[in-house]
Amino acid sequence: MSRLVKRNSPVAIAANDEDTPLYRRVVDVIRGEIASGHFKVGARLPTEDGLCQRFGVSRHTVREALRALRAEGLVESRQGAGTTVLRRDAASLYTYSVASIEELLQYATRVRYQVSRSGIVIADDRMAERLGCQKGDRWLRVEGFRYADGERLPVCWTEVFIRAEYAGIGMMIGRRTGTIYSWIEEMYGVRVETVEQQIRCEPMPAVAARGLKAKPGSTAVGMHRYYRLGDGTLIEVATNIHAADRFNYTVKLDRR
Amino acid sequence: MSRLVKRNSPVAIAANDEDTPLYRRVVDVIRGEIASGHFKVGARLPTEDGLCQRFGVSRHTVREALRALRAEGLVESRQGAGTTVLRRDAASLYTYSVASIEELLQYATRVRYQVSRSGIVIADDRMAERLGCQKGDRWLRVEGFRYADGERLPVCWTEVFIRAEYAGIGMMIGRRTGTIYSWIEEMYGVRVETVEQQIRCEPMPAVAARGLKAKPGSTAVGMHRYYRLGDGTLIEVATNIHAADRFNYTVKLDRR
DNA sequence: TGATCTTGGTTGTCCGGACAAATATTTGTT
DNA sequence: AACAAATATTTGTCCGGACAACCAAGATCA
Repeated sequence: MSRLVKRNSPVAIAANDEDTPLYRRVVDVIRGEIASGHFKVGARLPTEDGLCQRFGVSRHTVREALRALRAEGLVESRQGAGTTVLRRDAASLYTYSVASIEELLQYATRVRYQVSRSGIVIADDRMAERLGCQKGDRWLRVEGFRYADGERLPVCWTEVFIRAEYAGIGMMIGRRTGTIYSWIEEMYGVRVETVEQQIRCEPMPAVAARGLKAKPGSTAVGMHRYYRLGDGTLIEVATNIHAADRFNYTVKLDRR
Repeated sequence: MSRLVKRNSPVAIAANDEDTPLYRRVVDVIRGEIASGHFKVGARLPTEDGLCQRFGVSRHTVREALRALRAEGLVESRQGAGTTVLRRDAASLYTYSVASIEELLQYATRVRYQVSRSGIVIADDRMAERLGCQKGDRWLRVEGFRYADGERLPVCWTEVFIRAEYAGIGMMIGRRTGTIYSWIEEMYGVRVETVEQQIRCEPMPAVAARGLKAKPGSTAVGMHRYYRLGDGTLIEVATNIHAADRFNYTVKLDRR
């Protein structure tokens, strides 16, 4: 039996035991076949039982593999109906995805913030206008790049302003994963009530251009977020500048 | 034996069979105990074996529950070392919500759609790949520009594909206000279950460039939306191309 | 004391099986 | 041909067991 199974498999699983777990290898094979077009977008994957026979593994292993593929947003399973291919390529780490909690968490945990400069600044006219604050207000300014796990190029250049009252979280940046505003909430016992997010195109700033390997002044994508407390006071403003060719923002909406 | 187990459990699992799966109920109990401070942040959760005995379930069920808690970012497991509590509640991380789909997808109510071309097309290879459908499937394709109220320049160039079964709404486009997907829902009695939206940069297509007063091939912003029914079938794909210098996407998130 | 080794405990991987729940398909009926 | 019922298919849940990989802490040795 096992002989037949091996023979039928279009792509046999690497028998030479690497250290990678079985289900991982199954993931890699299926992912490759989706990418190559062997399993087309919209088409149905073989059933779990079919995959078991093909790879000669237990159903648990196949399900573990499918779970991983689902978490990547590549496929979707529905009880009774099977598993269908959603995308051809996994969203790379350059994509900012809100498609699912898992993907969002993946982004939040696998992206690191590397600070290149930080310090207290005092708002001048231009900045007061931009942040909607009084001239003379003091803010902690943190500048740096965000790096995805294995990637060579940074995901984006980042400039964050944090109202000086909450500057105590400054030392956490770059050392912990997670979001800045949640640290502020934790440390100071406040609650961010609204977040406003803007996405628009703007010229690539010189400071960002070097690291992002982009031409200064070329069109870049800016993502701006404004964090406010319940009384409307702005406590954090974050600006992310992305290289235009590596920007991808995905939102998936489930109506229920 | 089972009697002892039940007795030892600080919070017994609801025996009155709800429809919720076992592992879900385990998740709810543990999440509640983390939130209440019974398991403090930084402390170690009981071992999987311990949880098995306490809840009287198999290790598989416990692991499924822990996996869910990990996905929520509440706990973290390390092989050989156990599971520790990371946060007191995940609420602070991800529970921001948009007011409505309309806002998230930025449907402006006062925007006029001026159709410049429309007709049934048959999917070739490239299109089947893009829409994730069978080669030969028939779609209604509508192309045109969107104009804001009094503005001279169009907001964006738009290309919409609608599965031919629902092409009956074709004549409404440009004549009525509202959204295409809601017309389909109304007219055919179906329900759009998921909407996926992608924003990325791409070269300005020649057809769009003229009307948008932009250079062909210059970087433009593409907004792609995929509308799916509950069973996963794609029924509408909309592409909006914006001139980079006039694009602005704003979302306001409120905490519930 | 300090470093290495051993040992026990804990999570990760993998197998087998069984039934439930949801969906798809076929069959039967009108 | 159209609708309803029965059947088959497929994923979800849950159980049992076994071993591997990893970690922490105690034991041993220099």
